Amino acid sequence: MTTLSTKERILNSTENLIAENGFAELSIRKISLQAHTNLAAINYHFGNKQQLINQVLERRLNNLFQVREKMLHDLNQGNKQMACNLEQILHAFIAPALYMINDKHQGGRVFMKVLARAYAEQSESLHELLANRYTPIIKEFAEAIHLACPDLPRETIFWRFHFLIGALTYTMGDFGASSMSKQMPESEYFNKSVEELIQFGVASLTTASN
Amino acid sequence: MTTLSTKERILNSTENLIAENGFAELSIRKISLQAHTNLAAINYHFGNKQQLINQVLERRLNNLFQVREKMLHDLNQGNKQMACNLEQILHAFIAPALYMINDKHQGGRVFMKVLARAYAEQSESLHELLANRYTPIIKEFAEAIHLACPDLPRETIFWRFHFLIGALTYTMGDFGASSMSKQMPESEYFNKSVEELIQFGVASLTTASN
DNA sequence: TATAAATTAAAACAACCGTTTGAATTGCTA
DNA sequence: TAGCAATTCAAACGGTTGTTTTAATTTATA
Repeated sequence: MTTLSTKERILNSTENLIAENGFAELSIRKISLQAHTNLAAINYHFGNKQQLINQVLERRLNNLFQVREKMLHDLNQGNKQMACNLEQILHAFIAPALYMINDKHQGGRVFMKVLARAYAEQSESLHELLANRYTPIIKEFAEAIHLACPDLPRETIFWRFHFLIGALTYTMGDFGASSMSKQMPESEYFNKSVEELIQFGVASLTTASN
Repeated sequence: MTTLSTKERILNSTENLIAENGFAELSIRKISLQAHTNLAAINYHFGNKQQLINQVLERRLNNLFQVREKMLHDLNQGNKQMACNLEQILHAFIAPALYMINDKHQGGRVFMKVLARAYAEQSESLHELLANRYTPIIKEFAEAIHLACPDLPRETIFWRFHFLIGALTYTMGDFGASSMSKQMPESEYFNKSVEELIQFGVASLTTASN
């Protein structure tokens, strides 16, 4: 069954434990226990606890932003020179994040909760990742939105995109311990979230400022 | 200078430390140090660490929701029988939260970061507070929005109000360690946030569903 | 298959954790 | 002011923390 390497098992266990109990209760002893690994293996493979956490973040964020960027590029490719549909742009940004949650086997779902927690903890490493590595992609999205909504001032776009990211982050963190009524099956709930969130973004971004 | 009681100093220090370093690094030793109190005073006054955290949350949340409720009631009072202005409703919900941040002397600003962190930690106590004590008020707001936007299905209102809370929460947590350009004075930045958030909410809630 | 490198394992380290104890001190009341 | 309650304090408790060390074991290489 378990053909995963020690390194991968440690990463997965860390991810799970952060998602379940948060950073406050995370300990490398719990990690090694869940990963069926010796305690020292963690320091051996990752140096220390913080670097392990960093790699947990990087592993999936790299993939997420890669997917987002590709979807946006494909969109730009399709509509040469023309401005893209706002809905499609937001879909390229939102869907990869929320579908990652749905992707149970790859464990992406668990990660989304990790991400939401890291946001709130204002994790130094996350902040750096977002500030250095991923801002170019975020700016590409902001630019695409600007082209799709030429009447909206750049500043307004900036704010509303920021708010949209907030709504997305909040929603991601909400899965699993949702305060919402869960009368529908989960997969349907995911799709509904994506749909509603995109509509929400389109609604706010197509309304004139002031 | 310090006329505050030990209990208050402990509450304030806890609030500060959570806001600055998050729950993961919070220890009662750091708290007692910053509060200029003996270690045991914390257990003496609050029982244990968790109950202390609960009181940190309750102290300000009670006040925040009280203000929100009063503003909404005053609004209903003014427009007897008539549906209220959506903008005013959202203002009654958003402004108390963001202005609390601006309220440096009362320490409300610090608390907003605490709140954002507690959200992400999916704090059991916070979840209970919101689920038990504050839902009635939130429902009052949802109802007021429904009256102001009769064409929008209740479900859509539910979703978009949820997203708006997400954007608000995210924005609150963002203050202090903001990734935004800080070229404007802070107080102006607060006002701008309130204004933009309300516009953002109005935009999303006045757009037809589907 | 012998040798070196990579990995896993057990044990110990010092540091910090939340909590409890019991005595010293303060503040209030009779 | 005597006595009682409320509060503060220093010290210690057992437990957990992240990390390091040293030895055993596996894996790969020649």
